[in-house]
Amino acid sequence: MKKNPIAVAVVEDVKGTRENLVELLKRAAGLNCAGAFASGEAAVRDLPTLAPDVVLMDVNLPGMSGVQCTAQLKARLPKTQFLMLTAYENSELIFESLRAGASGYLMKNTEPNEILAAIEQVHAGGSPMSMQIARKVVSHFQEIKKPSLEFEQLTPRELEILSLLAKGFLYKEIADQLKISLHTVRGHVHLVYEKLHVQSRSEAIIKFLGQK
Amino acid sequence: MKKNPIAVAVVEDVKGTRENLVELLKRAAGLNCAGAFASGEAAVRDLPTLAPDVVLMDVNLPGMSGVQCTAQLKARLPKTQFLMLTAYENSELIFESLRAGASGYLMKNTEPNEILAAIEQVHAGGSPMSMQIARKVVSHFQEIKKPSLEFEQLTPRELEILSLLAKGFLYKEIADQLKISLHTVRGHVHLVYEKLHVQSRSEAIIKFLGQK
DNA sequence: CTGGAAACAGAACGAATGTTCTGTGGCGCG
DNA sequence: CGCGCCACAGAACATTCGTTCTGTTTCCAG
Repeated sequence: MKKNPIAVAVVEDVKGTRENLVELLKRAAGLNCAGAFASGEAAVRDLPTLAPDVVLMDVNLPGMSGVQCTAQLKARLPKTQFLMLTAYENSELIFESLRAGASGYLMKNTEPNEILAAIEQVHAGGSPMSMQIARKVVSHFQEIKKPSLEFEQLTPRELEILSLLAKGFLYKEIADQLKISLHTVRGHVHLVYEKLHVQSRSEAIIKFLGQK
Repeated sequence: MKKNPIAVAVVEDVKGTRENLVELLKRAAGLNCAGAFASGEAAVRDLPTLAPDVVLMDVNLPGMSGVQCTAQLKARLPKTQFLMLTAYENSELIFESLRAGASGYLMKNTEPNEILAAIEQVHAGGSPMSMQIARKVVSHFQEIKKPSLEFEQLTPRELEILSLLAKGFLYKEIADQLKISLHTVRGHVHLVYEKLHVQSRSEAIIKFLGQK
């Protein structure tokens, strides 16, 4: 695929694990171990000069977390791909890592061969994830809408007004746009509040934006 | 892995493609082709009685789209896993499919072997995705925060108050929680509005929730 | 045709919000 | 030290919201 070997760096605090990874990288064809770091702080300081193609980053580092470390490094090395390694499948950490700029996420019990395959994949523009991780990521999209029961109670007009509220318009502006009176807007809004079981515009907007 | 064969159904309008898939399933060990449908309408009508373990669903169906079809079927068959197949990598369709309840997403040019592997994986609780698809899904998390420039202007206290506003609290409630006076809350909120360039609580909440 | 839902409208009132002032005290920095 | 930033506080005032009433009209289903 790639004529030049892929330069890979490792950030992992546990000595044994780190050395195993380095060994794995050295043995592999097409890869080149550019460096290894025992802490996020050390990586932030010295990794940028290496400018590796791929970084294997432990999520749970003492001191600066792997997530913070990734965020800082990604800002300076936008072309470098970050592949997170973790022992636990904590959803929050997964999403924070991805937000921080990681492109892949593997469990630490992944087979060595698969780790190598994942490095190639992430370098080729993919996003390798362990099975459980991928499912969590995908599920994130589905969770976004369960209690739409309350919204189904709303009439089309009420929904229309709610969506205008959720764009930040004042009652007066809504009345003008829909060519109805301020009183009518108030009436609709009041019914919306009842149906959504809220008692302020803020809560209604939050509910509306949350499930949509 | 699995003693019972995995029951798989296919929804695909193009005859040739559909027959190829069925052939592939029939040849495979550990799988069982439960049925094939040429349209979303037919699948919605007759697929539930089969209650397959996995459904291969074409995204681009004429008439009822694969996304709509998935949404309806998933509601009735929550334990069935849906694996989308598509010729094009359209981001919107990917996200809509996942929201509709799909658990995997493959390009149609995927190798037959990999399609079989994906079926097993989705049945085992994973979320197989083609490389390009996975990257799009992951990128979705990163796009969510660009214009946080305005938020960086906020002091910690202002951010704290904004986040309480975004939970729907009244000024009075915020004042009580933070043990400060109503006047102070007003003061902070006013500064927040200036820094975010908004002039109402609604707009501030919308901005805050939008980029976060 | 009778009843109910939905959209519309007006009034009146208190509560919450947004604006514009002024002023205090603490804290870091040149 | 003086300056600016932050957090805090009070006051006065206009605006916007939210609630509770009472109505009209239309349209649809029983």
